[in-house]
Amino acid sequence: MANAAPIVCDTCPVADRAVCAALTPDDRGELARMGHHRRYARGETIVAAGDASTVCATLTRGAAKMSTIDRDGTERIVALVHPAGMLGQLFAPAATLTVTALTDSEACIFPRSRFEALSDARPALAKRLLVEVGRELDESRGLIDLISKRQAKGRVAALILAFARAASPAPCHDEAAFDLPLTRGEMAQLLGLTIETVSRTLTALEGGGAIRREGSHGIAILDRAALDALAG
Amino acid sequence: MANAAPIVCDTCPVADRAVCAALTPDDRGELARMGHHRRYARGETIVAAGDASTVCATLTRGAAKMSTIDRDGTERIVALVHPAGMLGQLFAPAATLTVTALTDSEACIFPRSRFEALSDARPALAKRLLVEVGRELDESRGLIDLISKRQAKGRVAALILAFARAASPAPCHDEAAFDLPLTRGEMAQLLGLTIETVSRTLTALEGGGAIRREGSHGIAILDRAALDALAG
DNA sequence: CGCGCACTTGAGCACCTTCAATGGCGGTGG
DNA sequence: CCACCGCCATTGAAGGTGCTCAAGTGCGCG
Repeated sequence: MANAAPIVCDTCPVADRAVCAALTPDDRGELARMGHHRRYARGETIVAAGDASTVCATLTRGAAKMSTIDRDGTERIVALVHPAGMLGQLFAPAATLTVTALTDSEACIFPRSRFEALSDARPALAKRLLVEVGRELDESRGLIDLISKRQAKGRVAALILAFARAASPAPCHDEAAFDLPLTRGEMAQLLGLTIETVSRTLTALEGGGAIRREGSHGIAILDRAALDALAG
Repeated sequence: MANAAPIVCDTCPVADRAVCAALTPDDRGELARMGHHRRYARGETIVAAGDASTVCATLTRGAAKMSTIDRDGTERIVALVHPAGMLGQLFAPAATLTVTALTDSEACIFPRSRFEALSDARPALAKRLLVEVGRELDESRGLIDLISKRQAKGRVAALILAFARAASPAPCHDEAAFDLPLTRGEMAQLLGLTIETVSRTLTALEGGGAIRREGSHGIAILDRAALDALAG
Protein backbone atom coordinates (compact mmCIF):
# COMPACT_ATOMS: atom_id res chain seq x y z
CA MET A 1 0.00 0.00 0.00
CA ALA A 2 1.74 3.13 -1.19
CA ASN A 3 -0.20 5.84 0.56
CA ALA A 4 2.43 7.92 2.24
CA ALA A 5 1.46 11.55 2.51
CA PRO A 6 2.98 14.65 4.05
CA ILE A 7 2.14 15.45 7.63
CA VAL A 8 -0.36 18.23 8.16
CA CYS A 9 -0.61 19.16 11.82
CA ASP A 10 -3.39 21.72 11.38
CA THR A 11 -6.03 19.07 10.85
CA CYS A 12 -4.51 16.49 13.21
CA PRO A 13 -7.16 15.17 15.61
CA VAL A 14 -4.64 14.52 18.36
CA ALA A 15 -2.46 17.61 17.94
CA ASP A 16 -3.18 18.71 21.50
CA ARG A 17 -2.68 15.33 23.18
CA ALA A 18 0.18 13.71 21.30
CA VAL A 19 3.79 14.20 22.32
CA CYS A 20 4.22 16.72 19.50
CA ALA A 21 2.16 19.16 21.57
CA ALA A 22 5.26 19.83 23.66
CA LEU A 23 6.97 21.48 20.70
CA THR A 24 6.79 25.05 19.44
CA PRO A 25 5.03 25.48 16.08
CA ASP A 26 8.40 25.91 14.39
CA ASP A 27 9.84 22.74 15.88
CA ARG A 28 6.67 20.87 15.07
CA GLY A 29 6.98 21.99 11.49
CA GLU A 30 10.51 20.64 11.38
CA LEU A 31 9.37 17.33 12.84
CA ALA A 32 6.53 17.17 10.33
CA ARG A 33 8.95 17.58 7.45
CA MET A 34 11.07 14.74 8.84
CA GLY A 35 8.24 12.22 8.69
CA HIS A 36 5.16 11.26 6.75
CA HIS A 37 1.59 10.26 7.31
CA ARG A 38 0.24 6.84 6.39
CA ARG A 39 -2.96 4.86 6.48
CA TYR A 40 -3.09 1.23 7.51
CA ALA A 41 -5.84 -1.28 6.88
CA ARG A 42 -7.13 -3.49 9.66
CA GLY A 43 -4.67 -6.31 10.24
CA GLU A 44 -1.80 -4.57 8.50
CA THR A 45 1.62 -4.68 10.15
CA ILE A 46 2.99 -1.27 11.10
CA VAL A 47 6.28 -2.40 12.65
CA ALA A 48 7.53 -5.96 12.39
CA ALA A 49 9.46 -7.63 15.21
CA GLY A 50 13.08 -8.01 14.21
CA ASP A 51 13.15 -4.80 12.23
CA ALA A 52 16.12 -2.60 12.92
CA SER A 53 13.73 -0.39 14.85
CA THR A 54 14.29 2.57 12.60
CA VAL A 55 10.96 4.25 13.06
CA CYS A 56 8.75 5.57 15.75
CA ALA A 57 5.25 6.84 15.20
CA THR A 58 2.24 8.53 16.70
CA LEU A 59 -1.15 6.96 16.14
CA THR A 60 -3.59 9.63 14.96
CA ARG A 61 -6.66 7.52 14.30
CA GLY A 62 -7.78 3.95 14.91
CA ALA A 63 -6.24 1.43 17.29
CA ALA A 64 -3.23 -0.86 17.31
CA LYS A 65 -1.81 -3.77 19.23
CA MET A 66 1.77 -4.56 20.19
CA SER A 67 2.50 -8.25 20.44
CA THR A 68 5.20 -10.87 20.70
CA ILE A 69 5.23 -14.24 19.00
CA ASP A 70 6.49 -17.28 20.87
CA ARG A 71 8.66 -19.88 19.28
CA ASP A 72 5.64 -22.14 18.99
CA GLY A 73 3.71 -19.53 17.07
CA THR A 74 1.46 -18.32 19.86
CA GLU A 75 0.83 -14.62 19.64
CA ARG A 76 0.62 -12.57 22.80
CA ILE A 77 -0.64 -9.00 23.02
CA VAL A 78 1.41 -6.93 25.46
CA ALA A 79 -0.11 -3.50 24.86
CA LEU A 80 -2.91 -1.69 23.14
CA VAL A 81 -2.36 1.72 21.58
CA HIS A 82 -5.05 4.37 21.29
CA PRO A 83 -4.96 7.60 19.29
CA ALA A 84 -2.22 9.99 20.46
CA GLY A 85 -0.24 7.01 21.72
CA MET A 86 3.26 6.16 20.53
CA LEU A 87 4.11 3.15 18.40
CA GLY A 88 7.58 1.74 18.40
CA GLN A 89 10.19 1.45 21.09
CA LEU A 90 12.32 4.50 21.77
CA PHE A 91 15.98 3.87 22.38
CA ALA A 92 15.63 0.17 21.62
CA PRO A 93 18.31 -1.19 19.30
CA ALA A 94 15.87 -3.53 17.55
CA ALA A 95 12.12 -3.94 17.62
CA THR A 96 11.15 -6.90 19.79
CA LEU A 97 7.45 -6.30 19.30
CA THR A 98 5.19 -6.40 16.29
CA VAL A 99 2.75 -3.53 15.93
CA THR A 100 -0.46 -4.27 14.03
CA ALA A 101 -3.47 -2.14 13.17
CA LEU A 102 -6.61 -3.41 14.91
CA THR A 103 -8.89 -1.19 12.88
CA ASP A 104 -8.25 0.98 9.85
CA SER A 105 -5.77 3.46 11.28
CA GLU A 106 -3.54 6.40 10.51
CA ALA A 107 -0.17 7.30 11.95
CA CYS A 108 2.63 9.82 11.61
CA ILE A 109 5.89 7.97 10.98
CA PHE A 110 9.27 9.44 11.93
CA PRO A 111 12.83 8.19 11.53
CA ARG A 112 13.74 7.13 15.03
CA SER A 113 17.24 8.58 15.04
CA ARG A 114 16.06 12.05 14.08
CA PHE A 115 13.22 11.90 16.55
CA GLU A 116 15.65 11.01 19.31
CA ALA A 117 17.98 13.79 18.22
CA LEU A 118 15.15 16.28 18.47
CA SER A 119 14.30 15.02 21.94
CA ASP A 120 17.93 15.58 22.96
CA ALA A 121 17.78 19.16 21.72
CA ARG A 122 14.37 20.05 23.14
CA PRO A 123 13.99 19.39 26.87
CA ALA A 124 10.25 20.05 26.67
CA LEU A 125 9.87 17.13 24.26
CA ALA A 126 12.06 14.91 26.40
CA LYS A 127 9.93 15.64 29.45
CA ARG A 128 6.75 14.99 27.51
CA LEU A 129 8.16 11.67 26.34
CA LEU A 130 9.06 10.79 29.89
CA VAL A 131 5.48 11.36 30.97
CA GLU A 132 4.20 9.37 28.01
CA VAL A 133 6.45 6.40 28.69
CA GLY A 134 5.44 6.57 32.33
CA ARG A 135 1.83 6.36 31.26
CA GLU A 136 2.60 3.35 29.08
CA LEU A 137 4.28 1.74 32.04
CA ASP A 138 1.17 2.27 34.15
CA GLU A 139 -0.96 0.76 31.43
CA SER A 140 1.33 -2.18 31.15
CA ARG A 141 1.01 -2.78 34.87
CA GLY A 142 -2.73 -2.40 34.54
CA LEU A 143 -2.63 -5.15 31.95
CA ILE A 144 -0.78 -7.37 34.38
CA ASP A 145 -3.53 -6.70 36.86
CA LEU A 146 -6.06 -7.65 34.23
CA ILE A 147 -4.42 -10.95 33.36
CA SER A 148 -3.88 -11.90 36.94
CA LYS A 149 -7.50 -12.16 37.93
CA ARG A 150 -7.96 -15.77 38.80
CA GLN A 151 -11.27 -16.45 37.07
CA ALA A 152 -12.22 -15.93 33.46
CA LYS A 153 -15.30 -13.91 34.46
CA GLY A 154 -13.16 -11.43 36.33
CA ARG A 155 -10.76 -10.98 33.43
CA VAL A 156 -13.48 -10.49 30.87
CA ALA A 157 -15.43 -8.14 33.13
CA ALA A 158 -12.33 -6.05 33.75
CA LEU A 159 -11.61 -5.93 30.04
CA ILE A 160 -15.13 -4.76 29.25
CA LEU A 161 -14.82 -2.02 31.85
CA ALA A 162 -11.46 -0.97 30.43
CA PHE A 163 -12.94 -0.62 26.97
CA ALA A 164 -15.95 1.20 28.32
CA ARG A 165 -13.54 3.70 29.83
CA ALA A 166 -11.49 3.96 26.64
CA ALA A 167 -14.58 4.36 24.46
CA SER A 168 -15.81 7.36 26.40
CA PRO A 169 -14.61 10.79 25.33
CA ALA A 170 -14.66 11.99 28.94
CA PRO A 171 -11.93 10.27 30.94
CA CYS A 172 -13.97 10.11 34.13
CA HIS A 173 -17.07 8.50 32.67
CA ASP A 174 -17.71 5.15 31.05
CA GLU A 175 -19.60 4.61 27.86
CA ALA A 176 -22.69 2.46 28.46
CA ALA A 177 -22.76 0.98 24.97
CA PHE A 178 -19.79 0.54 22.67
CA ASP A 179 -18.05 -1.81 20.27
CA LEU A 180 -15.27 -4.14 21.32
CA PRO A 181 -12.35 -3.26 19.04
CA LEU A 182 -10.97 -6.78 19.30
CA THR A 183 -12.01 -10.13 17.90
CA ARG A 184 -12.61 -12.99 20.30
CA GLY A 185 -9.23 -14.36 19.37
CA GLU A 186 -7.51 -11.11 20.23
CA MET A 187 -9.34 -10.84 23.52
CA ALA A 188 -8.23 -14.37 24.28
CA GLN A 189 -4.61 -13.50 23.50
CA LEU A 190 -4.82 -10.45 25.68
CA LEU A 191 -6.39 -12.22 28.64
CA GLY A 192 -4.48 -15.48 28.44
CA LEU A 193 -7.61 -17.50 27.73
CA THR A 194 -8.96 -19.42 24.77
CA ILE A 195 -11.45 -18.13 22.24
CA GLU A 196 -14.06 -20.55 23.50
CA THR A 197 -13.72 -19.46 27.10
CA VAL A 198 -14.06 -15.80 26.14
CA SER A 199 -17.16 -16.58 24.14
CA ARG A 200 -18.71 -18.69 26.87
CA THR A 201 -17.92 -16.07 29.49
CA LEU A 202 -19.62 -13.36 27.47
CA THR A 203 -22.65 -15.62 27.14
CA ALA A 204 -22.63 -16.16 30.88
CA LEU A 205 -22.32 -12.44 31.62
CA GLU A 206 -25.25 -11.80 29.31
CA GLY A 207 -27.25 -14.58 30.94
CA GLY A 208 -26.56 -13.04 34.32
CA GLY A 209 -27.91 -9.70 33.18
CA ALA A 210 -24.61 -7.82 33.47
CA ILE A 211 -24.32 -6.99 29.78
CA ARG A 212 -26.23 -7.30 26.53
CA ARG A 213 -24.50 -8.24 23.29
CA GLU A 214 -25.46 -6.42 20.14
CA GLY A 215 -24.05 -8.16 17.14
CA SER A 216 -20.73 -9.86 17.65
CA HIS A 217 -18.83 -6.82 18.88
CA GLY A 218 -21.42 -4.53 20.41
CA ILE A 219 -21.65 -4.43 24.19
CA ALA A 220 -24.16 -2.62 26.38
CA ILE A 221 -23.46 -2.50 30.08
CA LEU A 222 -26.62 -3.25 32.02
CA ASP A 223 -25.26 -3.84 35.53
CA ARG A 224 -22.12 -1.87 36.09
CA ALA A 225 -21.93 -2.84 39.76
CA ALA A 226 -21.96 -6.53 38.91
CA LEU A 227 -19.04 -6.07 36.52
CA ASP A 228 -17.16 -4.10 39.14
CA ALA A 229 -17.66 -6.86 41.66
CA LEU A 230 -16.43 -9.51 39.25
CA ALA A 231 -13.45 -7.44 38.17
CA GLY A 232 -12.32 -7.32 41.82
CA MET B 1 13.66 2.21 62.14
CA ALA B 2 15.42 5.53 62.36
CA ASN B 3 18.48 4.87 60.29
CA ALA B 4 18.53 7.75 57.84
CA ALA B 5 22.04 8.71 56.84
CA PRO B 6 23.57 11.20 54.46
CA ILE B 7 24.22 10.06 50.92
CA VAL B 8 27.83 9.25 50.07
CA CYS B 9 28.24 8.67 46.35
CA ASP B 10 31.94 7.75 46.54
CA THR B 11 31.25 4.34 48.01
CA CYS B 12 27.98 3.75 46.17
CA PRO B 13 28.04 0.32 44.52
CA VAL B 14 25.79 1.43 41.69
CA ALA B 15 27.19 4.90 41.07
CA ASP B 16 28.03 4.03 37.48
CA ARG B 17 24.75 2.32 36.60
CA ALA B 18 22.09 4.33 38.41
CA VAL B 19 20.42 7.32 36.83
CA CYS B 20 22.63 9.63 38.91
CA ALA B 21 25.50 8.67 36.62
CA ALA B 22 24.11 11.10 34.04
CA LEU B 23 24.93 14.04 36.31
CA THR B 24 28.13 16.00 36.71
CA PRO B 25 29.88 15.54 40.06
CA ASP B 26 28.62 18.97 41.15
CA ASP B 27 25.02 18.20 40.29
CA ARG B 28 25.29 14.81 41.88
CA GLY B 29 26.52 16.48 45.04
CA GLU B 30 23.51 18.75 45.01
CA LEU B 31 21.19 15.78 44.53
CA ALA B 32 22.92 13.94 47.34
CA ARG B 33 22.32 16.83 49.73
CA MET B 34 18.63 16.81 48.78
CA GLY B 35 18.08 13.24 49.85
CA HIS B 36 19.22 10.64 52.34
CA HIS B 37 20.27 7.03 52.50
CA ARG B 38 18.28 4.39 54.37
CA ARG B 39 18.37 0.72 55.17
CA TYR B 40 15.31 -1.49 55.03
CA ALA B 41 14.80 -4.89 56.57
CA ARG B 42 13.33 -7.74 54.59
CA GLY B 43 9.57 -7.26 54.37
CA GLU B 44 9.67 -3.60 55.28
CA THR B 45 7.52 -1.19 53.27
CA ILE B 46 9.48 1.46 51.39
CA VAL B 47 6.57 3.27 49.72
CA ALA B 48 2.95 2.57 50.65
CA ALA B 49 0.17 2.67 48.08
CA GLY B 50 -2.00 5.70 48.66
CA ASP B 51 0.89 7.86 49.79
CA ALA B 52 0.99 11.29 48.24
CA SER B 53 3.89 9.96 46.17
CA THR B 54 6.32 12.44 47.58
CA VAL B 55 9.45 10.41 47.16
CA CYS B 56 11.40 8.60 44.57
CA ALA B 57 14.42 6.48 45.23
CA THR B 58 17.27 4.47 43.79
CA LEU B 59 17.89 1.00 45.12
CA THR B 60 21.56 0.61 45.97
CA ARG B 61 21.59 -2.85 47.51
CA GLY B 62 19.15 -5.73 47.87
CA ALA B 63 15.93 -6.31 45.98
CA ALA B 64 12.39 -4.97 46.12
CA LYS B 65 8.96 -5.72 44.75
CA MET B 66 6.25 -3.37 43.55
CA SER B 67 2.74 -4.67 44.08
CA THR B 68 -0.93 -3.78 44.08
CA ILE B 69 -3.54 -5.01 46.50
CA ASP B 70 -6.99 -5.91 45.24
CA ARG B 71 -10.12 -5.01 47.10
CA ASP B 72 -10.35 -8.59 48.32
CA GLY B 73 -6.87 -8.44 49.78
CA THR B 74 -5.01 -10.40 47.12
CA GLU B 75 -1.56 -9.02 46.57
CA ARG B 76 -0.14 -8.96 43.09
CA ILE B 77 3.47 -8.26 42.18
CA VAL B 78 3.77 -6.09 39.08
CA ALA B 79 7.51 -5.49 39.05
CA LEU B 80 10.78 -6.51 40.64
CA VAL B 81 13.51 -3.96 41.27
CA HIS B 82 17.20 -4.77 41.28
CA PRO B 83 20.08 -2.58 42.44
CA ALA B 84 20.41 0.64 40.41
CA GLY B 85 16.69 0.47 39.62
CA MET B 86 14.26 3.20 40.53
CA LEU B 87 11.59 2.90 43.18
CA GLY B 88 8.51 5.06 43.03
CA GLN B 89 6.51 6.44 40.17
CA LEU B 90 7.81 9.61 38.56
CA PHE B 91 5.21 12.20 37.63
CA ALA B 92 2.42 10.21 39.25
CA PRO B 93 0.13 12.28 41.46
CA ALA B 94 -0.23 9.49 44.02
CA ALA B 95 1.45 6.17 44.54
CA THR B 96 -0.73 3.35 43.27
CA LEU B 97 1.83 0.71 44.09
CA THR B 98 3.36 -0.52 47.30
CA VAL B 99 7.12 -1.02 47.30
CA THR B 100 8.48 -3.62 49.72
CA ALA B 101 11.99 -4.84 50.44
CA LEU B 102 12.42 -8.49 49.45
CA THR B 103 15.77 -8.79 51.20
CA ASP B 104 17.61 -6.43 53.50
CA SER B 105 18.12 -3.46 51.25
CA GLU B 106 19.44 0.07 51.00
CA ALA B 107 18.17 2.97 48.96
CA CYS B 108 18.77 6.65 48.33
CA ILE B 109 15.56 8.57 48.95
CA PHE B 110 14.80 11.90 47.25
CA PRO B 111 11.89 14.31 47.48
CA ARG B 112 10.05 13.70 44.25
CA SER B 113 9.36 17.35 43.44
CA ARG B 114 13.00 18.34 43.70
CA PHE B 115 14.10 15.33 41.72
CA GLU B 116 11.72 16.26 38.95
CA ALA B 117 12.88 19.86 39.05
CA LEU B 118 16.45 18.71 38.59
CA SER B 119 15.41 16.55 35.65
CA ASP B 120 13.77 19.61 34.06
CA ALA B 121 16.97 21.57 34.45
CA ARG B 122 19.37 18.86 33.32
CA PRO B 123 18.57 17.35 29.92
CA ALA B 124 21.17 14.63 30.44
CA LEU B 125 19.27 13.40 33.50
CA ALA B 126 15.96 13.57 31.66
CA LYS B 127 17.33 11.46 28.85
CA ARG B 128 18.78 8.96 31.28
CA LEU B 129 15.42 8.71 33.01
CA LEU B 130 13.74 8.17 29.67
CA VAL B 131 16.02 5.24 28.95
CA GLU B 132 15.44 3.86 32.45
CA VAL B 133 11.66 4.06 32.18
CA GLY B 134 11.88 2.45 28.76
CA ARG B 135 13.81 -0.40 30.32
CA GLU B 136 11.19 -0.78 33.03
CA LEU B 137 8.55 -0.89 30.32
CA ASP B 138 10.40 -3.69 28.59
CA GLU B 139 10.64 -5.59 31.84
CA SER B 140 6.99 -5.11 32.49
CA ARG B 141 6.19 -6.56 29.10
CA GLY B 142 8.55 -9.41 29.81
CA LEU B 143 6.55 -10.08 32.95
CA ILE B 144 3.38 -10.21 30.89
CA ASP B 145 5.09 -12.77 28.72
CA LEU B 146 5.96 -14.74 31.81
CA ILE B 147 2.46 -14.78 33.21
CA SER B 148 0.86 -15.62 29.94
CA LYS B 149 2.38 -19.04 29.56
CA ARG B 150 -0.55 -21.36 29.69
CA GLN B 151 0.85 -24.08 31.92
CA ALA B 152 2.32 -23.79 35.37
CA LYS B 153 5.48 -25.64 34.31
CA GLY B 154 6.14 -23.06 31.62
CA ARG B 155 5.73 -20.15 34.01
CA VAL B 156 7.94 -21.62 36.69
CA ALA B 157 10.58 -22.65 34.17
CA ALA B 158 10.62 -19.16 32.68
CA LEU B 159 10.90 -17.63 36.13
CA ILE B 160 13.83 -19.86 37.02
CA LEU B 161 15.60 -18.88 33.82
CA ALA B 162 14.92 -15.22 34.50
CA PHE B 163 16.50 -15.46 37.93
CA ALA B 164 19.40 -17.45 36.54
CA ARG B 165 20.01 -14.55 34.17
CA ALA B 166 19.64 -11.96 36.92
CA ALA B 167 21.92 -13.86 39.28
CA SER B 168 24.79 -13.88 36.83
CA PRO B 169 27.20 -10.98 36.84
CA ALA B 170 27.67 -11.28 33.08
CA PRO B 171 24.52 -10.31 31.26
CA CYS B 172 24.96 -12.84 28.50
CA HIS B 173 25.45 -15.88 30.71
CA ASP B 174 23.22 -17.68 33.16
CA GLU B 175 24.20 -18.79 36.58
CA ALA B 176 23.97 -22.57 36.93
CA ALA B 177 23.27 -22.52 40.67
CA PHE B 178 21.71 -19.69 42.62
CA ASP B 179 19.16 -18.78 45.27
CA LEU B 180 15.60 -17.80 44.49
CA PRO B 181 15.16 -14.38 46.10
CA LEU B 182 11.44 -14.96 46.56
CA THR B 183 9.40 -17.14 48.86
CA ARG B 184 6.96 -19.61 47.34
CA GLY B 185 4.17 -17.22 48.15
CA GLU B 186 5.85 -14.37 46.31
CA MET B 187 6.56 -16.55 43.32
CA ALA B 188 2.90 -17.52 43.32
CA GLN B 189 1.83 -13.86 43.40
CA LEU B 190 4.19 -13.07 40.57
CA LEU B 191 3.10 -15.94 38.36
CA GLY B 192 -0.59 -15.87 39.11
CA LEU B 193 -0.52 -19.32 40.70
CA THR B 194 -1.01 -20.68 44.20
CA ILE B 195 1.74 -21.60 46.62
CA GLU B 196 0.86 -25.25 46.32
CA THR B 197 1.08 -25.25 42.55
CA VAL B 198 4.48 -23.57 42.62
CA SER B 199 5.74 -26.09 45.12
CA ARG B 200 4.38 -29.06 43.20
CA THR B 201 5.77 -27.73 39.94
CA LEU B 202 9.24 -27.39 41.42
CA THR B 203 8.96 -30.95 42.67
CA ALA B 204 7.93 -32.08 39.20
CA LEU B 205 10.81 -30.19 37.55
CA GLU B 206 13.22 -31.82 39.97
CA GLY B 207 11.66 -35.23 39.33
CA GLY B 208 12.09 -34.67 35.60
CA GLY B 209 15.78 -33.94 36.06
CA ALA B 210 15.60 -30.33 34.90
CA ILE B 211 16.69 -28.82 38.21
CA ARG B 212 17.91 -29.81 41.64
CA ARG B 213 16.70 -28.04 44.78
CA GLU B 214 19.21 -27.25 47.46
CA GLY B 215 17.44 -26.22 50.59
CA SER B 216 14.20 -24.36 50.12
CA HIS B 217 15.58 -21.55 47.95
CA GLY B 218 18.64 -22.99 46.24
CA ILE B 219 18.27 -24.02 42.60
CA ALA B 220 20.76 -25.79 40.36
CA ILE B 221 19.96 -25.99 36.69
CA LEU B 222 20.68 -29.48 35.40
CA ASP B 223 18.97 -29.42 32.03
CA ARG B 224 18.91 -25.96 30.61
CA ALA B 225 17.45 -27.13 27.29
CA ALA B 226 14.48 -28.73 29.04
CA LEU B 227 13.72 -25.50 30.86
CA ASP B 228 13.99 -23.57 27.63
CA ALA B 229 11.56 -25.90 25.93
CA LEU B 230 9.05 -25.59 28.77
CA ALA B 231 9.39 -21.83 28.89
CA GLY B 232 8.42 -21.66 25.23
C1' DC C 1 11.57 -28.17 74.03
C1' DG C 2 7.79 -26.11 71.82
C1' DC C 3 6.13 -22.78 68.81
C1' DG C 4 5.75 -20.36 64.39
C1' DC C 5 6.61 -20.19 59.74
C1' DA C 6 7.46 -21.81 55.22
C1' DC C 7 7.34 -25.59 52.42
C1' DT C 8 5.55 -30.11 50.88
C1' DT C 9 2.19 -33.55 49.85
C1' DG C 10 -2.49 -35.56 49.26
C1' DA C 11 -7.54 -35.90 47.81
C1' DG C 12 -11.50 -33.97 45.58
C1' DC C 13 -13.50 -30.83 42.70
C1' DA C 14 -14.31 -26.64 39.84
C1' DC C 15 -12.84 -24.44 35.99
C1' DC C 16 -10.72 -24.03 31.77
C1' DT C 17 -8.87 -26.28 27.73
C1' DT C 18 -9.21 -29.34 23.96
C1' DC C 19 -11.54 -31.36 20.23
C1' DA C 20 -15.44 -31.20 17.37
C1' DA C 21 -19.63 -29.65 15.13
C1' DT C 22 -22.73 -25.90 13.83
C1' DG C 23 -24.44 -21.25 12.40
C1' DG C 24 -23.96 -16.58 10.57
C1' DC C 25 -21.79 -13.13 7.65
C1' DG C 26 -19.17 -11.22 3.80
C1' DG C 27 -16.71 -11.77 -0.38
C1' DT C 28 -15.79 -14.15 -4.74
C1' DG C 29 -16.81 -16.39 -8.80
C1' DG C 30 -19.62 -19.08 -11.62
C1' DC D 1 -28.43 -14.19 -8.38
C1' DC D 2 -26.92 -17.73 -5.77
C1' DA D 3 -23.60 -21.20 -4.47
C1' DC D 4 -19.50 -21.68 -2.27
C1' DC D 5 -15.77 -20.69 0.71
C1' DG D 6 -13.34 -18.54 4.51
C1' DC D 7 -13.52 -16.43 8.82
C1' DC D 8 -15.49 -15.59 13.16
C1' DA D 9 -18.43 -16.82 16.82
C1' DT D 10 -21.15 -20.08 19.47
C1' DT D 11 -22.15 -24.37 21.70
C1' DG D 12 -21.42 -29.19 23.39
C1' DA D 13 -18.84 -33.12 25.58
C1' DA D 14 -14.82 -34.97 27.64
C1' DG D 15 -10.70 -34.60 29.89
C1' DG D 16 -6.88 -32.37 32.32
C1' DT D 17 -4.81 -28.78 35.08
C1' DG D 18 -4.67 -26.10 38.90
C1' DC D 19 -7.40 -24.52 43.04
C1' DT D 20 -9.27 -25.51 47.61
C1' DC D 21 -9.07 -27.65 51.80
C1' DA D 22 -6.36 -30.28 54.89
C1' DA D 23 -2.62 -32.66 57.02
C1' DG D 24 2.17 -33.40 57.65
C1' DT D 25 7.37 -32.11 57.57
C1' DG D 26 11.52 -29.40 58.38
C1' DC D 27 13.84 -25.42 60.22
C1' DG D 28 14.88 -21.44 63.12
C1' DC D 29 14.10 -19.13 67.36
C1' DG D 30 12.56 -17.97 71.89
